[in-house]
Order: sequence, then structure tokens, then C-alpha cells
Amino acid sequence: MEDYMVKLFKSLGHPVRLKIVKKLGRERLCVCELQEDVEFSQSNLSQHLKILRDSGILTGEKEGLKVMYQVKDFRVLEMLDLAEEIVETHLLRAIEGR
Amino acid sequence: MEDYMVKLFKSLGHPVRLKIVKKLGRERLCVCELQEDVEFSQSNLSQHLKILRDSGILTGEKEGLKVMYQVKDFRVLEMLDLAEEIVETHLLRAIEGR
DNA sequence: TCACTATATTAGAAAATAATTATATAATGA
DNA sequence: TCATTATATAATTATTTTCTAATATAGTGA
Repeated sequence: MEDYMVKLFKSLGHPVRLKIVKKLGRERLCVCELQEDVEFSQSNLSQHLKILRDSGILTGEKEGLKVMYQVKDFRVLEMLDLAEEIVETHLLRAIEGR
Repeated sequence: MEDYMVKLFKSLGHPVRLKIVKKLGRERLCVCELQEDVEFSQSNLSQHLKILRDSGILTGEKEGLKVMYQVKDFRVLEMLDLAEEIVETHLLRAIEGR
């Protein structure tokens, strides 16, 4: 249980992977569409996608030549929202100098 | 913004640190109390606490000889709960074999 | 079957993170 | 002031992650 939680957090704790998950949101996109925004090589992207699959965050389904990815459980997106709120609060506080 | 989110997730993505945050919950504990549950050396624990402070998850306040730690923003705990639920669901599915 | 496209896998090097050991600091009380 | 306790920091080594480059696979259409 703890192990899986660690895996979940760890896989969100990387800029490229976080970007992928955010870009996906509730949509279903092929790798080629993800490629557009990610400033990394095809193989590197593919490896990050594997990590996200392995941690249970994404699923990938083959459709012809393409593979369509989506976020498996939208509660992950709620987590991202929460994280965003938390970070926002702290950044604000930092600006206010408290 | 993204950077801070990555930092937040990254710092939760380690077994010792996750354990610390869970153990703290809404309480305020000194390092010595945290030490009890964590099977690591004093200095290692101290380094993990530093990471948790740096990512804004914990605050530490000196009180005499001791330093009291607590979770800065309880929404972090909500994130943990969410993560737990998500993991639970997926583990259940795995057992059911879907 | 062959070439082409989209994606995955592998291997190795580079970079980042973590643990260990030793040392330092700071508060307390004798 | 000195010893003691609680915690932090630094340096080194060990381990893990990440990236790059090369290669592989699988589906499609000519």
C-alpha cells in the first residue's frame, strides 16, 4: 500500500511526467499529440509514459498505428488540483513575506 | 509553479518521508518521537526532514533542545487520503483481475 | 513482400538522490 | 565552564533515475 503510494507520488514528481498528465487531463490523446508539447526525444517520452503506466496513472490502448493514452482515474487530477492550490497558497505567502 | 508541484510530489515520493508525514498527521511532534518509528539513522532522518521543510510540507520550530515538527498545510493530508483511495481502488481491481 | 509510420525497448553514460559516517551546533543544567 | 542531549550539516560513497542513441516491433498501404 505505502509502496504504491510512493510510486504514485514519485511518478508525478518529474517535470515531464507532470506535464503529460496535465496535458492529458480528461482527454484521450495519442503519443504524437503529447510529443508536440514535450521537449524531449521520442524514446524519452515513451519511457516516461511507461513509468506513468506502471504506476497506474495512465492507460495506453493501441488503435491502429497509434497508441491512445488517458488518465485512468480522474481522482489523480483532483490531486493535481489540490497540489496546485497548496503551492499557490505558499507562493502567495512567500511574496507577502510571511 | 510547476516546479514547486514537482518538488511537492517528489518529496512525498519516498518511503521514509511519506511515513513521517503520515505519522505527523495533524499533530506536532519532536524529532525524537519521529525517530521511534523510522528505522533510519538520526542524521538520515534529519536530512529527510530538511527535504520536507524545503518543499514546504513541514515546519520545524525550536523549543528548548527539541525541534517540533508539523504539517504546514493540512490539505497535504487530504492529498494523501486521495492517493490512498486511488491506490486502494487499483489494488482491488488487480485482485479481481480486471 | 516492402517501405513507412508510430511507438517501444535496450544499453550505456551522465546526473541526481540517498545513505553512512563523522563532525558541528545550540540549549540545558551541574 | 563543562558535559550532556537533541538536532543539523558536510563529505563521501552507494544507489537510483534520467537521458541519449541505437535498435526493435507492429500496423498499414502500395
